[in-house]
Amino acid sequence: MAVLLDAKYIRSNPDEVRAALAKRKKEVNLDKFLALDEKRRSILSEVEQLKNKRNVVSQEIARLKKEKKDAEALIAEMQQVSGTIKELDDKVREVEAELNDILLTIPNIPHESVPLGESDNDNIEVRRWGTPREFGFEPRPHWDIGEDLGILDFATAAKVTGARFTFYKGLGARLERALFNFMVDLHATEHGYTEVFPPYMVHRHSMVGTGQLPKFEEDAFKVAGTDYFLIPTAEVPVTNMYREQILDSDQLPIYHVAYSACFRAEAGSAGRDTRGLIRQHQFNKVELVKFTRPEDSYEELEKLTRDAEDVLRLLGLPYRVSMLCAADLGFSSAKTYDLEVWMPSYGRYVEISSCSNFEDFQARRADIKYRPGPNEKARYVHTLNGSGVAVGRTVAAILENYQQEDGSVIIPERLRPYMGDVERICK
RNA sequence: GGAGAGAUGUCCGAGUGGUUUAUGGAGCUGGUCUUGAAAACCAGUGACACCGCAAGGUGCCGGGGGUUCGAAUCCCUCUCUCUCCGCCA
Repeated sequence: MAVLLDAKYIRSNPDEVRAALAKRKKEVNLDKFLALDEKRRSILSEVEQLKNKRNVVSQEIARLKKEKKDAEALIAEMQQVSGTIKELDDKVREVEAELNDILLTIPNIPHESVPLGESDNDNIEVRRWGTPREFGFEPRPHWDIGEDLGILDFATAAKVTGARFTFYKGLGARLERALFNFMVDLHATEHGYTEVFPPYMVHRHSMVGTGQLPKFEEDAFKVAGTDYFLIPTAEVPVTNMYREQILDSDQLPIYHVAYSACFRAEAGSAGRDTRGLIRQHQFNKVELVKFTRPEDSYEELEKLTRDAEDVLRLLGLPYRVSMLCAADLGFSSAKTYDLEVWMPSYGRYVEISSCSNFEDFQARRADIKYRPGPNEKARYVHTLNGSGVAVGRTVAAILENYQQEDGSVIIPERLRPYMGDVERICK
């Protein structure tokens, strides 16, 4: 593979890149990069001259041989040249590998509309929908509600597997299944997304393509004895569907919706959200993925975010949308809106979806292009994705927001057709 | 898991060591014809990446390595696809 990322851009706009990365509060050794880049080009031009010579003289040798003339002197000389070429080629390879290592650790450049900031405290609330309900009693956390109703069983999952796993039982399992069916149907039939059902394991290249590797290997589950990783999100297989492809302009935009289980090691999250459904090693998610022309991608991000919000609106769950500041932005993203649902037991909004425009960052790494018009040069597409939405957290939000004083939970109306018309989960 | 066959540019498909600087189609662009379109015919174009201000140069025939003065072509290796056998939800 070894697709060189946009070395040219960094070379010609080093200050701009430096400034953009500073926004993220990330250290990147650009000077080393620029020096290596310089070195690469100088060796390259040297070796290319030698190769030119080799090509020319080889023709000459062929001609001499045809005429039955002596070519021994030229052949001897070319043996030397070939040796040198081999050495220089090795050196170029070495330098390129180093360059690539650096490039793969450089995060995306934040979009100009993204605010500066130091932490998630500096994210900007864009809008809110719905009003958190007034409870006439002390609202309980979803894990208590779920366990009391016999629909969530954390203890048994801990016995069978370990911490951060859950058994859903009875109407709990039904609720989970109803939710992802509802979400996929909504996006596929009302928002124009084509449904896909992806593999749950991908190889290393795909993880590099969407930016999970090489920087975040400890966050992923690796399948022993293989080079496969359990997907942390359907974004990985779905975005990589079009890797190393040149799409026709009229294929764009491409919209996909995918339900999948997601697997995350949650390294570094020890002690955070240890109870309940909020942070699990395995959870279900419905993911929206778009491939668009560069000039359309920001408009498409707004639409994608609205599509995700629709899920929460139709379920009657109060939420807010916030724009992440540069310091809180994910590695691959140029701009991200988080959807946060109201969680009564937390007394605050909790992330339930993250909608991002990656611009051409993933497209470069995965080599996804399109041809703007006949005989035009292929360009990188822009990729976007967002959760539409995280299913486990939606279950948590429904249990908490729709809980009743007697411990039962009312099912949102829109969901009832998927629940066999069950209106309420009782003991 | 075993045996065999394959992988060539946007697509289809030739090419088994030296004028292949990769045949030929399709496609695309322009034209002729037509009220317009299609079809047909004529001409043009001919993938992609890198270096270079440019002229130009280099690389690339699934990935990686090797042999050779010279590799799409020979050798090794990996991946994937197809056919048959075995196993299997």
